[in-house]
Amino acid sequence: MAGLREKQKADRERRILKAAVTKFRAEGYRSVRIEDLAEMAEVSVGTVYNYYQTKGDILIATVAMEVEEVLDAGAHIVADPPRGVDEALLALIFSYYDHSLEYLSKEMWRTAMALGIEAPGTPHGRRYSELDQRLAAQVTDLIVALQKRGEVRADLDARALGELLFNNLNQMFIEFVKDDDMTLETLRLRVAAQTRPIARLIAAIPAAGEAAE
Amino acid sequence: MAGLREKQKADRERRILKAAVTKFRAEGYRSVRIEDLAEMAEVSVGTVYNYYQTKGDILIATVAMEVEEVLDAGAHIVADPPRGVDEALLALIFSYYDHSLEYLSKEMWRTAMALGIEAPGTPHGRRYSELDQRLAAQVTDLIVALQKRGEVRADLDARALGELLFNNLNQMFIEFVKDDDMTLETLRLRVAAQTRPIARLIAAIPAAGEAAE
DNA sequence: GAAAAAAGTTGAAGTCATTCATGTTTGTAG
DNA sequence: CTACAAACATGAATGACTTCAACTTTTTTC
Repeated sequence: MAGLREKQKADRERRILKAAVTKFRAEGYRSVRIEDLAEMAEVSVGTVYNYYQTKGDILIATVAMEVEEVLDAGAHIVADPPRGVDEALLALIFSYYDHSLEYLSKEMWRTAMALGIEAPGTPHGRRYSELDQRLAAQVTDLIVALQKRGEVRADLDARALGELLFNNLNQMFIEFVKDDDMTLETLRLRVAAQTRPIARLIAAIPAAGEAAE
Repeated sequence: MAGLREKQKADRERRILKAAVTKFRAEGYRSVRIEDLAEMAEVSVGTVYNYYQTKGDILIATVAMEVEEVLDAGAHIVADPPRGVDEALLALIFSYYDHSLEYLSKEMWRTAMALGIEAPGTPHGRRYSELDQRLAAQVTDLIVALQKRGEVRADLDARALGELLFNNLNQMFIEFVKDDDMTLETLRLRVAAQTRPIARLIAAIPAAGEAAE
């Protein structure tokens, strides 16, 4: 059962993925050819296609590893969120953003997102969608945590709210990677402007002072 | 000035676009080759590339025509929105969704969206982003209209809210086109569940009855 | 341990978007 | 009307992803 074949197989997949991570980061996704990966991983071109369905699939696999790290960082914030609804939400959102460019370039994100939309059927494509769902779930978890603490109104549907806020932060991240000139700082400011009003509206104890006409 | 050359040029571009609309709708984007379009438009392959930079550019041009129609339909709703904040917002959102599959298949939407993300620099890619911004602006316009009517709290930042709601409806539309099995009805229900709570929160006169603990 | 079966690897061939050197058509000046 | 210049169309060539029929290696069977 613990055959030689299994070991070699796992070894080859690891070598291919490692080659992809290294080369994509160093040279950019587009300019790396499958042949380059095959050469570095010491396998043939055909073998690469035995492990990954398309070139994009390989990229998605590398991005997925990255998102797992982002989820880990987010879990810490959900476990013990800062005081204040807007503080807590923005802490989580900014933690996502701040990790995002650690290993991946904007070009890699663009390509991976495009592939996630265009080829949702491939195995790794499905894995990517799953990660998106887990990120959305994490936002929901944070809201639930804040409801338990009495900071967010208990009568609100945490899941619908979590999805809404995640969809917004995700779409804004797309805008960010689409524009090579946009800074992380600008992204943070814009998302804060969108998230803070909602944070105020869903807070259990509204601050006095502002009043509608 | 009103040369023969100009006329022939405009004619060729029209023929290429018409061929694209017809073939993409009938046979799917991926399976149509540039050579097929060239043949139908009675030009050479090279000529197609004199008018459009890439194959994706041609698709985006056809999608752009479609979105213009969606914007027109939306303008009518903004001009005279139904009573009630949630009614008005959902009327606009559903109008977008209901028009979306009239001429374009989910495959075409997926590809166009993917291209909008992956190649934001090309002329038609920019045009696509512009259309997105106009849709977001239309949601903002609706909120402003509701504020003028006194239905939405006047102290809220209409633009931030409009962007947030648009980003959500847009992301949900992406989910919709990613999943060939998802129906328009499911999309509507999910977006309604996300939008209604916000509609209630931003309404000028909160309904009595529900109270936080 | 040898032979047959199963699983996996290989790289050359196929496909299609894109480019570019060449040829053709249109407009203009003498 | 002729000759030149500019703009444009052409399709064979290029390059990269992807496929597949033939070949190896590993495992199982007798």
